[in-house]
Amino acid sequence: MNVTDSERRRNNILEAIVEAYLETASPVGSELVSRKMRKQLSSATIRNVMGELEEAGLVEQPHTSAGRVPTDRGYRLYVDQLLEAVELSAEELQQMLASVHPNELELKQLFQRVGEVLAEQSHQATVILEPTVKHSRVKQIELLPVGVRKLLCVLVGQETLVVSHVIEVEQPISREEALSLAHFLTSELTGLPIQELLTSLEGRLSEVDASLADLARRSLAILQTVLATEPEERLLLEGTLYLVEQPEFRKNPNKTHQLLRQLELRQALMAKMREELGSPRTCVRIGREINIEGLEACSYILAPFGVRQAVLGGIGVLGPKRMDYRRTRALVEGAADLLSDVLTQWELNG
Amino acid sequence: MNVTDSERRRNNILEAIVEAYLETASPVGSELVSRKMRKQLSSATIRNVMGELEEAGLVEQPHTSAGRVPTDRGYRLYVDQLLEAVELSAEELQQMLASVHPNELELKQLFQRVGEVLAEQSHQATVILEPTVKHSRVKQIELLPVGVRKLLCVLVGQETLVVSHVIEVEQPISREEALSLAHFLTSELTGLPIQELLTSLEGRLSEVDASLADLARRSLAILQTVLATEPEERLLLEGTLYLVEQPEFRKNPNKTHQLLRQLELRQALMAKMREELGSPRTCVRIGREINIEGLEACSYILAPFGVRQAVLGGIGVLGPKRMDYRRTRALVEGAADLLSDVLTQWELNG
DNA sequence: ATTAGCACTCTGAATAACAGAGTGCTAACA
DNA sequence: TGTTAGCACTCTGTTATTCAGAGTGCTAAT
Repeated sequence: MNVTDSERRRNNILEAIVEAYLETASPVGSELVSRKMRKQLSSATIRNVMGELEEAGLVEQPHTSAGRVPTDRGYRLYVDQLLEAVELSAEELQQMLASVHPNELELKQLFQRVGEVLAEQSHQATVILEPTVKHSRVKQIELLPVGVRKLLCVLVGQETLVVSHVIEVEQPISREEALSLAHFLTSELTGLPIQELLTSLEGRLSEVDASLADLARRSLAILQTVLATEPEERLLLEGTLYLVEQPEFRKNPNKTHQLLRQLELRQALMAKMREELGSPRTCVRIGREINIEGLEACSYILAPFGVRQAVLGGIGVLGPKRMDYRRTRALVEGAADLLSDVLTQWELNG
Repeated sequence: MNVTDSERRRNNILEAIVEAYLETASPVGSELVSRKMRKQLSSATIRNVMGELEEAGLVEQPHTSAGRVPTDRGYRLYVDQLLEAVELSAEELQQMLASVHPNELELKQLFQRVGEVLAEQSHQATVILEPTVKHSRVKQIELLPVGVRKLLCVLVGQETLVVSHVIEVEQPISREEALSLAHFLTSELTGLPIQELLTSLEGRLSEVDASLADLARRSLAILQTVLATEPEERLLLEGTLYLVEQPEFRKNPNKTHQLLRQLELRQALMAKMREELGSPRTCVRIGREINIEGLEACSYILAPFGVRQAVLGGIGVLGPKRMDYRRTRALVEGAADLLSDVLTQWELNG
């Protein structure tokens, strides 16, 4: 038996172990694997190979004389090398599509609905990294007085993402004044990356006519407030309940609490995921790879969505390490495609 | 010993039982109560009275020969008759105030911050029923094109609550057209209750000049979409984690899941709470009184906030029945007052 | 009316016994 | 040399048993 053959066999057995474990959630023994492989090999042989797998750090035993459980590295190999891509079933696709009524939907509600459906289909938690206007470029800026000293500020990005905030200004401001400030801002800043607006505007302050100096100063103050009000990033979470109900958490309140704490804080998870979106591919992170305390027992699958080349946000599923990677990945990618389509449509209409 | 005396004694003992139970979370025995009352009465006497209390349905035993636990009716009597009002300590008030930076704050963020602080102070979950523009009257309506067929619709209520939504319209619309539609809507509808806008506008359609009929029709369509997009009501939730970590849930995953399910659905809780806000007083609901499956082990304290006479929303704490009602009530009312103040200020500036 | 004393009850923790599942090793086999 | 049957061994999770502790209700004394 040559090297490749023996390697292939090891992989088959690892695959069987992983898949059995995904189903049963309890350590899998040699007998079960043997049956799963239609007795091509006896349980004794399987045991030998399992020893090798353990040696290689791909599986482990919770204790002597228990079955094997895949390690993070085991899952990793399974995902990278043993998992062929599958398409979403027609029915699942249908379900997903049914969740969208694009014409009467606020973008945020769209995300929420798709998130809910994805959570329900996968029976796991959904995370959505919302597109934020801060990663976009200025297309339009509007200012509307909605009270003596209150100003509604609207910032439209190039993908027609819109945010609006009500802020308080020091001086009462008239409709006309507001209009001219907005005009000034729009004409000065169109096309610039929103994250760098403040520095851009400050740079221009010096070049500007003396007659406009006051205008510029006031605009700057307003913009500053708006950008401070708008959060850097937003993470939507749906279906945490599914996650908590998984057997790995049912019995272990401490684990559950740690998990919930992380989900409530969000910060760490958000940063991590934004980072992942740097690459425009679906990514899978398993257990410790996530490198967040409290999520050791979890994996996530995250896919970016956007318009044309630009990645605007990401949608993913957070579940127990013991998740159905094949199906979940298909679901996540389906959802991401759906969102990309809607956003593209949205932009065309904008 | 006359009737009043014996009644007073019973109440004292009930109070001692409740307070001991709040501290220890385990059934309280006669000996402990006797000690709590500085041995004014022996444990044997306490036992007799406890028998009466049980007879009266105010306390119960988890099993023969365990201590007593207050029933819902026991808590109710305790809250209604034995609980004097207390003020917030200076320090707590300070903490609360520190959570607010009113000048640079979006209203929603304000609620969130106050909610977080309240959750942290009380070590329980906070619920906030957000003010919704739907319960207000029209002050101003604005329409701004933010794309060929996209319209930003701004609805300002009398308390200067603002909502804005982006909707898609069938026909491309110019800035001037949008302006005139908005003008038309504002002039027609100012002062009307927003919830009844559609009927009002429909009523007026008939009275309007033929020359304006098209204007009116288009406005109506837009308004319809906006009102459909804006949700009836919103419930903010903070600090569920605190709640889940309480001893009554720690050991009981099923209870925990039921609880989390209710909190995820929100619907039932929201309806119930909106109902409570009919009366402009702080309200306390205990266990079964809430009448929502999954919240039997919880109580909530809810206080309305608003501007002048008008109740705009409510803030409350949801915790285990075994909560410190005295302190929690003070905290909740403190938070509600704080919000009322900020909103009043907000309105004055608007 | 109150209380000391006591027999009784129930829980929760600790311990032991045990079936079940799975392993690693050895020796036989193809 | 790779595979397999067989077996002794190990570890877990469950069930049964015991036992101390806490608390009660009742009775009789104060």
